[in-house]
Parts: sequence; C-alpha cells; structure tokens
Amino acid sequence: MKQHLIYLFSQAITALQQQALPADIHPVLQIERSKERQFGDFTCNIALVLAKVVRQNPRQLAQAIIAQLPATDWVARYEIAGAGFINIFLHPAAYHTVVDRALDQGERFGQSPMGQGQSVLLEFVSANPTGPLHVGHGRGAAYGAALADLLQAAGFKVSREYYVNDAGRQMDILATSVWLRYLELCDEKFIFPSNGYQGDYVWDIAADLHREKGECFHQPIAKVLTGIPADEPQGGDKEAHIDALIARCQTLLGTTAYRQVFDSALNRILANIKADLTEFGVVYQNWFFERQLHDQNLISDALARLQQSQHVYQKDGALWFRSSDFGDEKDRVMVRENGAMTYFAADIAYHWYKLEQQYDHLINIWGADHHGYVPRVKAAMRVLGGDKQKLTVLLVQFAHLYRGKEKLPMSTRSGQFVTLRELRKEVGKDAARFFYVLRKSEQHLDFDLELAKSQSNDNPVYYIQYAHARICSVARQLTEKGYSWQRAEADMQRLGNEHEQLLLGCVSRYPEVIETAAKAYEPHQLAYYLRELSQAFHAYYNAHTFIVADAALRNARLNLIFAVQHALKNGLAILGVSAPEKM
RNA sequence: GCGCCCGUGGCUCAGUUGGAUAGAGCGUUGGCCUCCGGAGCCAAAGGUCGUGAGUUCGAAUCUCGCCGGGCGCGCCA
Repeated sequence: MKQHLIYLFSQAITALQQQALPADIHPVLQIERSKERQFGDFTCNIALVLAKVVRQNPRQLAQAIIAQLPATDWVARYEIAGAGFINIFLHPAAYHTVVDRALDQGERFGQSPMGQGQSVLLEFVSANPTGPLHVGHGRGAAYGAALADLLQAAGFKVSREYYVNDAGRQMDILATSVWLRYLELCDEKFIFPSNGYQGDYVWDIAADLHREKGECFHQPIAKVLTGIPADEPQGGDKEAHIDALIARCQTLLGTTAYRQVFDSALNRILANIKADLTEFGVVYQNWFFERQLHDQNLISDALARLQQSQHVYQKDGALWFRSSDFGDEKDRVMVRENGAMTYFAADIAYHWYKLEQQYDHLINIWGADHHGYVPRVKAAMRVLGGDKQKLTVLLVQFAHLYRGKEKLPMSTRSGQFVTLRELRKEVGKDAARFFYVLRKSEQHLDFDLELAKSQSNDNPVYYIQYAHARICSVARQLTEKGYSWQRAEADMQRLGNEHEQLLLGCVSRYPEVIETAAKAYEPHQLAYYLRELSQAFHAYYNAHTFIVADAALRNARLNLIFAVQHALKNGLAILGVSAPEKM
C-alpha cells in the first residue's frame, strides 16, 4: 500500500524535474501514516524537504507535485495542510484489497520480498557451557530467535548458529570442579576452591559420574593438594590456586580420564542448554564448537594470514594485533607469553571461518558488557579481507534481576542465579518470550520476578492471545448458528463504521511493520503493533455483532476479522508465542 | 580519567531515523453484558520529554556542555 504511494510520488517528482526543478537532487521520499484522522490516511513531507533545497514556497511546491501525480483508483483526494504537508485520503477500496491479500496469503501474509533472499548468519546466546542458562541469557535467546524469524519474514534467508566455547580455561575450571565434587562423593574432605563452580548442578554431574564409573577417578586428597598454593580465603591467590588444581587434575588423571570427566560435564550441560532452548521455542541450524577451531588448526591458519599484514607484531614474548590502527583503544594480545591462545585469537579464527561461508550478512548478538570487544573483532575482520559493513554486532543489555526490592546476584560461578527453566515454569513460555521482546534490546531492564509472577495473569501477551481465541470462537459460533463463511458473498462497501475503519487501517499496516521492524532489528515494534491490533479488535468486538442475519454484511465482517486473525497468528509466531484457539 | 549505552506521567516502557495537539500498559477514580467468551470495552485524572544552550519553517529525536545511572577499559572468558 505504502509502496504504491511512494511509486506515485516518485513519478511526480521525476516529471517535475523535467520542468521546474533541478534534476540533480535526489530527495528521499518519506510517506508516513497520518497520526490523526483529519490528516488523512498517509502524509508526505516531500514539499517541505524540497522547499529547503530549491528555496521555494512549500505550499506552492506541494500544489505543483499534486498536479503531477498519476491517477489511481486508491486515492480519493489530496490535501495540502500546515506548512506544506500533502495529506493523502485513500478510497475505502484500497483497504479492501489488503483484506483480500490477507485471506489469499494466509500464513504468508506479511511476508516481504525486501531481503531479496540475501543470506544472514545470526549468532546468538552462545553462553559458555559451564552451567545452565539463566534469565540473562533468556533475553538474548528471545531477542535472537524473534529477530531471526522477523528477518526471515522480511525475505532474508537466515541461519541460526550457537558458538560453543568448549575449549577455554573456564571449561577446565568446570571439569576440575566436577572432579573435586566427585572426590567428595568418594568421602574425601577438603575446602572447595573459591573460584570453582559452586552450583548444585556440578554435584549432579559428579554424582552421575560416580554412579556410572564408580571410583575409577578416585585419588587421595593428600596427593591432590600437595604443593598447591593457598586459596584466597586462606590468604593466597584464587586464580593461582585454581590453575594449580587444574594442572594437578590433568596430571593425576592423565589425558584420557581427564577428557572423560571434561566431556561428561560438557555433554550434560550442553544437552541441558539445548533442551532449555528447544522448550523455549529457540532452534538452531548449527552448533559450532570452538574445539573444532583447535582441532583443524583454524586458529593458527587465521593468525598466519593475519601475520601477512602489517598489523601484527611481537612484544614481551607475546604476539600482538595492532587493532589501534583501526580505531581500537589499544593493541590486543593473540598469543600469550606462555604460548596459550587468547579468547580473542579463537574469535578471530571463528569470524574468519564465518567470512569464508560467503554469507551476505553476519549478525552477532552479544551481551552489552562485551561492547568494548567490538572494535577489535571488526578490525581483525577487515584485515582478513572482510567487508566492513558485513558484520553487525547487536548488543543486548543485561536484565537486572530483582525479587521485590532485593537485587539478586547473577553469577554462574557462585551458582546463585535464576535459571531460564525456572522462569519458564513460573511465568510460562509464551509470557516469558513476549516479556523479553517487549523491550528495546539496548534498553536497560529491571526484571522484578515477584512482579512478573504476580502479573502473569494480566500479562499483555494474554490480551493478544485472547483476541485470537475470540476470533476462533466466533468461527465456532458461526457453525453452531447454522451459518458458514462465504467470502465471496461479502459486500466490503458495507464496512464503514469507525471501528471498522480503524481496524482496516491496522491490518493494512502489518506488512509495513514487518519491514520496518526487520530493517531496524527491532522485534519490539511488532509486539507493540500486535497489542494495538488486538486493542482495535476488542473495541470492535464490543461495539458490534459480527454474526448478523444480513449475509453481505456478515461476510464482510468475517472477512475483516479473519484477516485480523492471520496478522495476529503470523505476528505471534514470529515472536515465538502460540496463538491458542481456546483459552 | 577515557570510551559506549541510557534518562519520557506514580511504576514499566513506546515514540515509524527531524514533523502537526508527546502515546500505551500497570496502578488510581467512575461507568458498561438478557447480546458472537468480562483474560474484554468506555471515560477521567496524571508531563518544564534530566538540565542549559545551539542548528531550522519545526527538536523527545541532531550537535556541544553539565547532572544522574549502567557497562567496559587484563598476556580473563
């Protein structure tokens, strides 16, 4: 609908450029929905924009533009208002075509060719497999999944990927934590390291290990602790303490046994994460393992390639990347003095790998605490030959969690956190998914659990689902009353009251909302729209009866509400929320 | 200290990339089913858009300075 109007105006401008206007200007045509009924259906500010450039009276310019607009069935009339706005009043038939389109297209209603089939690799969540997903990850999951579906609806080909950090030091700490808990199950007594993973799930993994493998990983605690530097609470350094324990664990168990302990932790937690995400309605096309980068020498390959540039140097025994050449605050280490790769080195390799996949766009969704990390990764990608524009990093602010007034600590290490699973069980998948995307992603979010729980019954998601269920209910009533829906018998001209006009306008906006929201990477726009659409429907429902004796009117109203139903159902699906037929 | 994000009714947040009289939800107050589902509808009250300047026909939106909050500034991940 909007596209058609933009086309008309561009024709008019082109025509004018052959007469009065200079040909070398390229104004951006902006046609927007009018805020108020008195200003028509759409409004265009092009005369104001042009007036500035060519120094002419905007109202006269508007008059000239209108004179050049091609004739169309859709527009009833144009009006010049205010400083020089052109208000567009549509013919009702223009809206009726949208209802037809919705009914014809069904579950494809709202899909747009905008993306032209361009491919997008969207990486999101990618939480370290060192513990269960918590409510902080939930926001990234809900946002990423909704964005993926949104982009898909807007004509992009989306591949969803989870990057599994299964090779870093944190994983060694986890494996060692599991082993120490296992030793406790073997009746060894000692103080658990302050920097170890303390969550109950570590006990569970250790218990499984003990049940399945018996005491085969058992080592006397004296042998484990001999020569280990003191932990922080005992006046030592917690990092040195845990690192020494990791090394001891590896030597005492040997490569194979260590791997077994390590993998038991990794596999169990990963399975847990996958199950959580699946039940949260989040699916991935690919799980990429960091270990793959090491096993296939992709990191050294990437570093070698980077070294061919002039942006890599040796200093203090370490290998540095001169990211400051590309606007980063300082240079970054890739290989440490002790020969170990940094996390950054692995990330360079991973992003190089992604570049090689020849996607049109790469999108990463990261926690906002990683924002300082963006310049160095982009810098590396430029050196590796990537297009600067290719990578987009979207930052999701962390959700600060409250239980009433009390702020809850959120630390995977200390084991104190509310899991995504707990949240889902308390407020439900639909409400949780919707609640997360109702906020703009870069907006800080105070998430009060008490509030979320207590309000779960009048959560806005039910309002929208209720609208959908009501429409389904109308369909059931229809047959109970001995009618059937006859789409072709409708006389759409009969839809004229205020509620119907409003609702027609709302439905016609749905395809535009998909495009605008996708373009801005903002699923929350869709969430707000769905609430607006539901509001217009509920008002209509309360004001008028649909199942009336007059067949032409009845079917016209049914056509309208079934069009609404498609918009609701399709929109909810994108947000990962179900559209129930009964509630 | 430097960098990034943010500041909009009592609370939680929108505001279509600079447009016309700044909008919702929750909460508060008052109304509405003999009728397709009351998880609904209608109405009222509530605002110096943190603050001071600047840019222009026009600013919640763009620029700069302050105030306040969050995050980041490791050979951690």
